[in-house]
Amino acid sequence: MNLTIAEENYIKAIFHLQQAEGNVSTNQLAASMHTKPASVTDMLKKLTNKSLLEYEPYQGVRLGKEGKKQALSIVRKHRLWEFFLVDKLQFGWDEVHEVAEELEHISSKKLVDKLDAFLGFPKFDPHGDPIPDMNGNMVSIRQFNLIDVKQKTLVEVCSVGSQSAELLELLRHKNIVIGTQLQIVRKFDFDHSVEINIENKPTITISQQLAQALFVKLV
Amino acid sequence: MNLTIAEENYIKAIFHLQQAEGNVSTNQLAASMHTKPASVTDMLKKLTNKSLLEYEPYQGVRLGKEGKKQALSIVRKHRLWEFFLVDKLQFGWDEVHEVAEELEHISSKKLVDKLDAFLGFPKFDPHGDPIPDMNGNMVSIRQFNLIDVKQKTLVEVCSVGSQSAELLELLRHKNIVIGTQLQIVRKFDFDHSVEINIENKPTITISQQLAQALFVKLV
DNA sequence: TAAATTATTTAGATTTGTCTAAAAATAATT
DNA sequence: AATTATTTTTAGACAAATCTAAATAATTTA
Repeated sequence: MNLTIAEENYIKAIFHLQQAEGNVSTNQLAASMHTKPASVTDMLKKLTNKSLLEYEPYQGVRLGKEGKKQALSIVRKHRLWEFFLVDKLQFGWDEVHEVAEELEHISSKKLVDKLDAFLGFPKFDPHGDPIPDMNGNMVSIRQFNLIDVKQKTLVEVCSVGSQSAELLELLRHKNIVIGTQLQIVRKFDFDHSVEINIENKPTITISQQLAQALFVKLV
Repeated sequence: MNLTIAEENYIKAIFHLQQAEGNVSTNQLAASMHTKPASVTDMLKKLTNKSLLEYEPYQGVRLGKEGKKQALSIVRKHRLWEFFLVDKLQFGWDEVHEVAEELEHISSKKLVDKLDAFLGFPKFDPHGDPIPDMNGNMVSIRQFNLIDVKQKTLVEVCSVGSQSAELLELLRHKNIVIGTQLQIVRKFDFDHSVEINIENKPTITISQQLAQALFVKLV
């Protein structure tokens, strides 16, 4: 099933809107794509013919099985590239979205899977959204980058950004494991480093890079 | 100047055909793009209006100043991505072209320059073609990967694939510098390792990866 | 429930990049 | 130089993705 870039963008938009609500309306979709409802209707017909969607005129639309598969593949690519940009090319996590919007349309599956391996099979992108694996499976709960958590909030480490040896070495040294509970003591604007307090241990400081690699949930 | 993917592909094709001959003919271009002469004429008019080309009907075409700049930017992206695929993602050098054809159209300049730095500012792609730098400058002579040289040929090392610390360390250990002359003694099919003979020193073996990082010219 | 409002679809036009078929310009050949 | 062959351009058509304006369906409200 080969999709054009426009088709992929529709599939992706439907996927995201569907998370929040059930069926997705023509107007919602038009707003989210910055296009007109009439254009949406045309495209919905086209994608329905390709059996990617379940669509009844006037009743909104939802992804079919094949559509869901395609959507997960696009989301996987988007989030893996975002991870690459932040982790390897030193982009800020807030400046990667646009570039990833382009990269997500590169078609080679071999490329994506090799990129995944190169990055250490990360489970979350730099915004804390889960990355689908090769089979489209991903964690469903929303987690947060430690760097985004407010002062004093008590959180628990759920997972780490990647499995790279360098990261694991640093975590061992700081005594941080999955399940560790900690509180943000203070955040420094200059280098975005963060002071944290782990259970009954002395306060320590961790760098921006490390804080971005830690995914936590509220306790 | 924002170009569509189709426009970029024409600019790139003209650039490559221009290297071999002077003015590029409509038919040549049609053949190289797997399209029809009529389509080429249409596009040439369009690109001429954007002042990328110098084009007289029936007289063939050549790139103008702005066209050349665009072409170098595309070639730079293509070759940097090829280098990335081979050096970081472990693709074979013979399977990267198609993927790079897609990646070369990603527009972010920041991405390209950061990728360049991440790769160690490589001067040649995995096929031995020179990579233009940020300003469009590149070596003009065609060099060869050592791995492609026939047995017994005497060659001289012109440059190395990248400036990574790991590569430089290995080169120091093997006593290979720019200007070193050597002969291929033997090539092994199993792991594509190569036995080489440097001037009056004992024969040594180098790995496929190292041989691919060495660019040489005939002596 | 009938009218008014909102949402959605249809109809017809536009742009981009392509095509085929025919005309025009250039080049080659006798 | 005149004819033939080749190359290139023009003219008109088509598919994809979009648009505007008008028509129709669904929903809300009085």
